[in-house]
Amino acid sequence: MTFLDPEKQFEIIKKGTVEIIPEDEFINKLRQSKLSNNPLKIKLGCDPSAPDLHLGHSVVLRKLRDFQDLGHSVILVIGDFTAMIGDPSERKKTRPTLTFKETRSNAETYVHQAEKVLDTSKLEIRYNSEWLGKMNFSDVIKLAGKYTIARMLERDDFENRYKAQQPIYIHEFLYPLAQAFDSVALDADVELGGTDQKFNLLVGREIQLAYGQTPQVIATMPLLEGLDGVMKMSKSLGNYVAFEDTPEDMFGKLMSIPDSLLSKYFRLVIELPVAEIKEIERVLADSSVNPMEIKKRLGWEIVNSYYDSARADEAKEHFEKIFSRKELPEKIPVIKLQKGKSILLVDVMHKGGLVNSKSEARRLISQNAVKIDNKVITNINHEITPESEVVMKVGKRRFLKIIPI
RNA sequence: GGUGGGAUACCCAAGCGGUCAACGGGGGCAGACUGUAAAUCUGUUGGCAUAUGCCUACGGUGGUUCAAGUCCACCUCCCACCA
Repeated sequence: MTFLDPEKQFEIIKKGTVEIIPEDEFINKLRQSKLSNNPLKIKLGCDPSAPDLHLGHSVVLRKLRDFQDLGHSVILVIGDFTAMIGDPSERKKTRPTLTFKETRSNAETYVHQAEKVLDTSKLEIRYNSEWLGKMNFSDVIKLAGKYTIARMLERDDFENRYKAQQPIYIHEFLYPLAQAFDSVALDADVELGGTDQKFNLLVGREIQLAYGQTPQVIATMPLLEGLDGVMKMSKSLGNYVAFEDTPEDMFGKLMSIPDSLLSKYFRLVIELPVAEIKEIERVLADSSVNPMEIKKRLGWEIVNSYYDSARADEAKEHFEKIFSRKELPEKIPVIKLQKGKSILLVDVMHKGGLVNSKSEARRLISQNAVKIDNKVITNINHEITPESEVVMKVGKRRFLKIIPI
């Protein structure tokens, strides 16, 4: 493998990052790597408890892909050890601790999904139980002796929780140290993460130094706001676009992002030449152009990159059909009812899975949200007598086809 | 270890014995307007429903009372200050 000029590599990596700390050390590492013809070890930690990857993850994964394309070794560290302990920070949700088996299968799912962005043939996967699981208590004490409480409390999460009078458990202080120790175990040259990881990544530097290693360089990527446009994209907030979403969902979800986020999405989640992004931003600034067209372009590009152009075309067509022309989708869930037998509408909605309770169904009816064959139903005691196929629509995107049998 | 404060629906939060399925805000959902954008306005946000009706819910368990989120006891957990 011959490496590109260090300066060229630096430029490629730097693009899209928020920070590279410290930049001069990074250039030095790149130079040495080229001189000795040894790839750098690039580390990314990931949590095996939530294997549903989404566009938020893709920002960091894409950067990892850049490293791969430049010939460096990318190591994915699956945090199976920490996951087995179970993060108590959201104890209300009684997060179940994962078994060994679960962490492996979650990791597989993770890698399988990451394949859409990374070159998995060149990916090294390590589990941190491999080294963390072997540490004994004196090893842990030694590790804990390398960092102070005051520095730990500098971390935003902790500071906020402390101020908000939320509990912080001692072992949560050990989390950053455990992650830092991963870097020691791997002798990582670079660690990547979102900006929310900055603290942890920096701890890695100090701990490596304390264990006699050359500190890693850290690179942080911007956090991608979710569909609501404000909060970070995350599974728990439900504002995400998953790699595994159907093309239709992907497209639809992307159409619902606020305009203000368009430019960021173009920059972070698809690979377009800089010039093209600039052009898009110029058009966006022009108030005479409807941003919807640009948003459709975004949706198309993303579906194209996770599926293919045919699926992207279909997704776009699907969207225009249902929401622009307000037609019916091709695939509608079906409920079969006995022909000629009357049944309360609320019962049908409930049985058909459109609502969680009949009360919710009544609420929706009284809010004019329910249509049968495009006619609004206003009576909560409305009865249906199935004679021929009809289509029920609840709100904008819930459909149910009633078939008499 | 001591003293004091606290635990309420998805989140924050009011509640001071009956009028509490619980004020208000956020979020969600729906309607109007739209570009399934944003902003705005309106409604709604425990379940069952032939019901001025019943059931479930205010950290847990008991108790006082005709009546308890509200009072008492004990328990569990959290926070602050002092050690």
